[in-house]
Amino acid sequence: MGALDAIDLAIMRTLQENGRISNAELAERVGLSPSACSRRLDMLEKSGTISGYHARLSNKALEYKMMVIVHISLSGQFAKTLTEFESAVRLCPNVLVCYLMSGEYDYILRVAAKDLEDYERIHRDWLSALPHVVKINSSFALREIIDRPNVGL
Amino acid sequence: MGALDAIDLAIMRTLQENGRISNAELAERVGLSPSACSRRLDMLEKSGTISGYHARLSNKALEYKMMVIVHISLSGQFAKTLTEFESAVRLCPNVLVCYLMSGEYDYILRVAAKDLEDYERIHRDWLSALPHVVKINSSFALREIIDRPNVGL
DNA sequence: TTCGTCTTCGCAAGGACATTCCGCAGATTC
DNA sequence: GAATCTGCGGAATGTCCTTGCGAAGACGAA
Repeated sequence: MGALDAIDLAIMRTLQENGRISNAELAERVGLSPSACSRRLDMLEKSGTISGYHARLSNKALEYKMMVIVHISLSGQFAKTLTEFESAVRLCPNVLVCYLMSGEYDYILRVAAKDLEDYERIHRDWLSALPHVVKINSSFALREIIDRPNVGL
Repeated sequence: MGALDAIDLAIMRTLQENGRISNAELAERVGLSPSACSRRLDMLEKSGTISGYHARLSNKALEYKMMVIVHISLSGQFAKTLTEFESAVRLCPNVLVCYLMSGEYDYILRVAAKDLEDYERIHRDWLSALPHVVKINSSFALREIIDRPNVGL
């Protein structure tokens, strides 16, 4: 797989910002003919450098107005404990992000809820039911300052 | 703005998974003629229900392998203090997410870095330079379990 | 019921677009 | 210098997107 040159990066940057423009417009923006642009895009997709395209839905429109950051501690760091916890957390549709962390807590989660009542349900039915959990700490987001899908190139 | 019916949700779900399929294929998947589908999609975009489309770039290809969760405390919660901090943090391209939080810390950030050296640079040049900060706590993600853009519909 | 209105559908047309083939030009190798 | 390789632009063809138009169903008022 060849290295990415400046035009490849321009294509990636453009599609990261506006993932549904036509190939013709993309070609014009990066200074290439449509045919050449189409070939490069095809290469970027097939090589996995661009792994997909996703519509960003307004959480407001979906009525997910509440974002909760959840810190979780487990009863141990054994491989089996971690695996069982991770398999369970993957099933909860409201968990947008989950990372195994260094530091005070074992996992950090980002959970979307419609309102406080909805979060109470998620906490009761999903989070409390996760295996090996010994401590759950929920912090509520008061305001969103930034929410980017990728690093600004 | 009218309510979203089942077909609107199907359009949103489909484009969330595959944001660059043609309108013709989208129409077929949701069981509509291309023209009707195009009109509905236009409405969803103009109303802000679909707020954009983004290519998902392989972090491996971009070499952003490190994800850091940063907790930040400010010297006060005055409106001016918050505004100045937020204006500054918006300028840092490595900050993917920033929320004003309830609880122990004032802000929580998700920062992408290429490696530890890169994070050291970000910490020195950006995070430490943010105004009114009195405490920065960095936690490193050891492994990504979940990273969804939206709630699973 | 019957009429008018509103919404949203499908169909058709023409203009734009995506993709593929082909030839060319510059770089690299032998 | 010839062969090879790579990546470009132009042309062609089949497909797609968009807009205008008429029709069908839902709904309320006379």
